Amino acid sequence: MERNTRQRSAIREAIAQADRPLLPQEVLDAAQQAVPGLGLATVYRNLKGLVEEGELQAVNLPGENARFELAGHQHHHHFQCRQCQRVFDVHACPGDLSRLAPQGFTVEDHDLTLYGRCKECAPAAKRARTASRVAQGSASAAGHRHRG
Amino acid sequence: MERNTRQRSAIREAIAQADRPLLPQEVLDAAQQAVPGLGLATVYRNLKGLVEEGELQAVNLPGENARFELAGHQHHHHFQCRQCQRVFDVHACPGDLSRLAPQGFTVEDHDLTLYGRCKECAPAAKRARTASRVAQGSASAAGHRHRG
DNA sequence: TCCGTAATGGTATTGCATTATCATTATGGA
DNA sequence: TCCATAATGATAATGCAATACCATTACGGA
Repeated sequence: MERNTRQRSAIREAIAQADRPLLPQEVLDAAQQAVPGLGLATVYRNLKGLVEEGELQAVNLPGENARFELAGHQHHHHFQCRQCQRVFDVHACPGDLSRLAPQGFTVEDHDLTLYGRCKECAPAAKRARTASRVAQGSASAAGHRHRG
Repeated sequence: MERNTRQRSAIREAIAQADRPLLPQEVLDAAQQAVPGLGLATVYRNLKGLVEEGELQAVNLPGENARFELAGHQHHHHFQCRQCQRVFDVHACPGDLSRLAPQGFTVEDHDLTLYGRCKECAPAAKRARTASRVAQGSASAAGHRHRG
């Protein structure tokens, strides 16, 4: 990857604009607004390249396919809405959790995922317009995933 | 699933004996000690059935295929060793984390995964015998996974 | 012990995310 | 503006976890 193509820019821009990690398909959908003919292969190709260059980073959540967000963020976590399946960044962190590990184990890092309802899908007496949101994402249960 | 077969018992026993969540392949390896001819299809079949019956529960970690452990455990978390890839239970919990979510978000639950070295793979001046441990598990990076 | 049928084992198949292929297009330095 | 070639787009191919199939085996009630 050495040339600045419209596609590459649209992909990078789509992720930069999003305020949350996006699935490859979501990146495609968003970037196609700027480049109608954009193909999925190009999205994967660029996501891979941008990650290798350190511009993007993959976000893996339990039972989910990788999503992508801008790299360089501080240590942070994620929130997944159980209704719309979208993932959001959580900039807070509970802090050092090494005390939770069993005796003799060395903790180097941790991943935290919060589950619930996002602002738009919030429960209870909310205005009905949020009900129209279309569920997206790729939920998977005892799933498999990985590779190709 | 209504009959108590040797295979089914061996599978259940393998998981009960393990002190950590096992991958289907690990369950196969362990249960074959008791039932040499055991096949992978039977493992998947029984894991699925036992989960539906509520005897087992699937454990999903970021970028990993589902592992299985006995159900009924209290709310708990997991630790994955970065050397041997094995996953262990962490019975402690940081507690209520709803305060970490963005304004307007409702937190219902959370998943926490600690990463580091397990007791056997612990770093530094450890006896060399631990070095002989064979890495296992199915690491996957920007992986995909899920269903079939 | 007999026997109907659930369960097994081997293997082919499915589903799917990701990648390779290749003809065509278009970036960007000369 | 020209052109070598990186990048794209469509689609076929991969890799792989999980399932479907189906002939054969073996629970477990009669």
